[in-house]
Amino acid sequence: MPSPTVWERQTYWDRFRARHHRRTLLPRHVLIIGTINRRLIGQEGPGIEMAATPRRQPTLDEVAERAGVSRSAASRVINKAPHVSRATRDAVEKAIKEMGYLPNRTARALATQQTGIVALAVPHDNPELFADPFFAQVIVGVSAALEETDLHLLLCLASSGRGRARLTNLLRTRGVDGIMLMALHGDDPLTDIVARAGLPTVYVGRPLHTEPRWFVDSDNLGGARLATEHLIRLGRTRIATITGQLSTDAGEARYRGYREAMIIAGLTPHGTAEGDFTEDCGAAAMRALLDSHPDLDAVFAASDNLAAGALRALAEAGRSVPADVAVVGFDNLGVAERTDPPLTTVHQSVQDLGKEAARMLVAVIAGQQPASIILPTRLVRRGSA
Amino acid sequence: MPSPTVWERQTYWDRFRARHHRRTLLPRHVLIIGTINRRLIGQEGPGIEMAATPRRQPTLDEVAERAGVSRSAASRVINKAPHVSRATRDAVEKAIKEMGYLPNRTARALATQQTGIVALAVPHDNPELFADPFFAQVIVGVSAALEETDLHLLLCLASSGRGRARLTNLLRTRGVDGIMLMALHGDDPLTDIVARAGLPTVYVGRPLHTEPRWFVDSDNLGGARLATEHLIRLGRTRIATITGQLSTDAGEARYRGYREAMIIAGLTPHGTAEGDFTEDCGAAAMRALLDSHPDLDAVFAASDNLAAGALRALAEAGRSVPADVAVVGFDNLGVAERTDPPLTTVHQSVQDLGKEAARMLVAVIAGQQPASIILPTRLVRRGSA
DNA sequence: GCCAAAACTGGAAGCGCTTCCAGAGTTTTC
DNA sequence: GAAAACTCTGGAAGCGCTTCCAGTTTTGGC
Repeated sequence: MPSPTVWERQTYWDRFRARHHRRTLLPRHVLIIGTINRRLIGQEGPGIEMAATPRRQPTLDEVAERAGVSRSAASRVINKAPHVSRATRDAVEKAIKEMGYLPNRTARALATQQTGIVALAVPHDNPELFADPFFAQVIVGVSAALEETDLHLLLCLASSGRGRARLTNLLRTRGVDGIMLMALHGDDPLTDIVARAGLPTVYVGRPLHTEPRWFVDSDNLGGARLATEHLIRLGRTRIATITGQLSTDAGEARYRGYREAMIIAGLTPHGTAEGDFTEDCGAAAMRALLDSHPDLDAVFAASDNLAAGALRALAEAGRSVPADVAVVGFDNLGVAERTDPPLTTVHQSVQDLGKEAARMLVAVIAGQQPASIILPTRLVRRGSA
Repeated sequence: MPSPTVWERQTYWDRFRARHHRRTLLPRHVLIIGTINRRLIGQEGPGIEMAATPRRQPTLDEVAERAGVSRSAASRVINKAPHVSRATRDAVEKAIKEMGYLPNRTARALATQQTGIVALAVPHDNPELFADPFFAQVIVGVSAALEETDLHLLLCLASSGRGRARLTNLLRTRGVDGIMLMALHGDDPLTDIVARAGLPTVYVGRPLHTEPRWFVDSDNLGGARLATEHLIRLGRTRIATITGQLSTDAGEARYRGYREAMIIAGLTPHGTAEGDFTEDCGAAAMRALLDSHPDLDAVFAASDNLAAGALRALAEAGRSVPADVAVVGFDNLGVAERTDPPLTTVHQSVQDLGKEAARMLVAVIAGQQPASIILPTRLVRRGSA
């Protein structure tokens, strides 16, 4: 604590401050002494290790002073603006190097109205769901794309009401320059929240029944057709499907793709069970299908997880794959290689999904009008069909 | 575009600006007209859809004016500072509600020197690695803990030199209030970078050979002993181990735990192979072990992935599990349930790891001196041992 | 009803940066 | 050789908020 003498001049305020101090947003290790120097560093008592050493970064003013130019001139050098003489530039650059100057992000953000941060919002209702490698791959893609810019990535798991409130707040307080939204269920309130914020927004996967101005998506419908046509080409005719949640666009599109392929081939859907993209659910759905359509000879599952569950159920039921029943999945995110037999599946490039979304967002933020993107899918043949 | 009349007064500057405009950091949809009102909203030409509708958020000044009080009074109300009369508070709160005011995050950050953002840095060398559910679980835990504060989470995949440079820059420009660092290899340059930044830092898992001031870790050593002791209790004596990378603390500690358990039981290690926590590597290691120690009757693998690979190799070699060879893994992150047979393994609570790390960081930022934490592990018995 | 103490208030000074613009100097143009 | 065009420069005005503090009003004790 500062010595009493520093304080004795003041009375009421100090007492108030002493009480109030903890609750204010003052930076750590900051004590107030008079008005001149508000920051007092290294005032730790003996034995207390410091949380950090906030050796103050030099400011632009200090750089300018050292270089013997005005602050504006220094700023111009840093921002590579024109109208800077060689001499000025050199002097400033020298000062910058010597002082190890780096512009303060926050101050710049305030002046430019750009935070340099974009958000990726994931509506995860339950933690398990976020563990899906799908999210990880999107994040990897997004990061890769952002690495080429000077934007940083803020991750929002907006599930609960609390999480959504935080997100709303983040957007409305202009905490980010733009936002990427992961695939949503039909009536997710996030859509509204984000639209209301009026910030550049890119969707990763489309929400159900609305086409956002900007989105990146996989060709779910085409992929599902690919898968179904493959089964048809194999000579299967009694083809069932296990869908994902039909309240998501991906689930719905994949179901539609299956139906279209069947209709075009002159076949009729032979059993449909709705799942939720999880393995257990796939197994349950498969058992239900075997019950209702014991003669089925093929299954298109709307995800690899579902397909893995289906394989399990088929094995339990004593059906051999692919001899008795051919199975095709969707996603190709690692699981497919590890099933027995390995899964024939539709590949979607999730990293690219993230990468393109990030690039698109950057473009939108820059005021451009990029086109939305639908990424192609392709069939990967393995043992199950 | 603004009508020519607006511009004709100006000559040189306008032309320069017209050329330079794109390169500046000006907010989108902002045109400069005179000095009075810099923001001109909704000036889009016909047919051009707006990227966003930046209907300007009200400022504190406007709220204060509407409430008929000074800006400081309004600020005090917002920050729930004392010394605000009932009347003032009511007036300000009314104005806030009516105008839908929310304080600008950036401005507040500049004034308080606190960004309200913490970073989670993941040194992922390769994308596949980040797909490990471990990371997802940590993130879920961290998010859960942060949800109770008003901090947001910035995710940094700092792999390449570029990524590291970005991280360095983020820290040195005071872009975040603190940072969580995921487990590192022995000599990761990130350790240094972060230390140099002098920001509150919490490690998730310890780096090799140094104990950071603040960390959260699982009891890797204890868990490995648990696993090995279990095998010993089963009557196995020729127990081999497949380690993780010994250049990580987790890998090393689990290996040490195995050795200690063996020594205490008066047994000698019966074959050691170093892996890298991946399944393929586990299979390769198992094959090598079978080669060098054909008579082994148990294996402790330092991760479930390694164990899964080992199971595969054992099956290929015609050894039955657990009859011929008992296997125990480590992690219990989903894989363990899906192997054949299901894996007996050591459970670590990765979500809690993240949760505690976030809580600890919050405490450190608040200037407290929390104690580091080592979370307990426990054995989960399934079919493989 | 008086006086000290407490509560309250608004003006002003920051936080660290970008950008405007007038003025000074330099080059080009005819 | 004067006018026109350009290049540089630094002072000043922001960006939107928090916090200090001097001054004013209210409270409470006697």
